Amino acid sequence: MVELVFSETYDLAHTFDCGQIFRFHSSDNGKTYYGPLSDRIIKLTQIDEHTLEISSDQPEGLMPKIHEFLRVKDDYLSIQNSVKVDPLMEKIVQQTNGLHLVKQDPFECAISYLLSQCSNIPRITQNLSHLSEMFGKRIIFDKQIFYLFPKREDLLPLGEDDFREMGFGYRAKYIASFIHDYLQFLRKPKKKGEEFNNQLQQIYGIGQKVADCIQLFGYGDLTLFPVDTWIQKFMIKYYFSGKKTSNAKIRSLGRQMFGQWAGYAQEFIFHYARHYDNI
DNA sequence: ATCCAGGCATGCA
DNA sequence: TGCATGCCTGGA
Repeated sequence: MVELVFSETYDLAHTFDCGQIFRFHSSDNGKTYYGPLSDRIIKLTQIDEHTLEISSDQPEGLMPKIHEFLRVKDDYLSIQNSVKVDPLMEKIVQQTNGLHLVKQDPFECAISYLLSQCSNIPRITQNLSHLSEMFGKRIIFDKQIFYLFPKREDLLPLGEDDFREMGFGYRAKYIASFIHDYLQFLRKPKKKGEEFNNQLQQIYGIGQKVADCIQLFGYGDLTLFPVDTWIQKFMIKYYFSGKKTSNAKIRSLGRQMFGQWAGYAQEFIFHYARHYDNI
């Protein structure tokens, strides 16, 4: 059991219910969250505005993983200040205060966002839980049953038909292909920036939006500004005078407006647009 | 009963 | 470069 104290506000519920990550759940209305972190289950409890209590079924070597996962080294207060580029963004930063990004596992993140297209959060969560329950390692923690996310090797024998039976729909072919090609993808020299983004988009089923999400949430490139329908509606309403605009132009403006912290800005806006703005 | 989701691939101008 | 269409499936 360890306490982690932040100088800024850390809001567990905002962070884990904002839709960036799908397999963390609260059983007590947002005070405590359980979920998988690579090889273990972690429990996060909100003690006060600045403090989390953290435990795990496997406490050895936990804190370095937690620091990376919760992005503790990000200077949250200056990020907030930096994305307050106008009165609207000031309001949004205030409304979403305490919402942090997390650094996800790339493999799980890629599968999550491949599944996300033309779907919704409950269904994506259901698909991922189903996959984990069938092929992930089972862990008992706090007298509850949890499942880690399956490793690539565990999923390798499966084909498109298996994933269709799990309810993945037309995304089944993307998942099957991704799992099969994953090693080859990783073997390529790791690139950065737009080059890496283009490399992600070479993968069957990954276009601009999903590539941006994987690069942002799975690889921690905070300069990305993924444009989904919520961001699209918001940006057109407030920054393009209501005029129909291509996602490429919206993405480009978002990255220009928010620079190295565009990923944070995107998540603040996404949360605000879904919960507070009538668009 | 249609209709459409937190897109993508494909085909076409 | 931009636009149209089909894709699985479950919930409104």
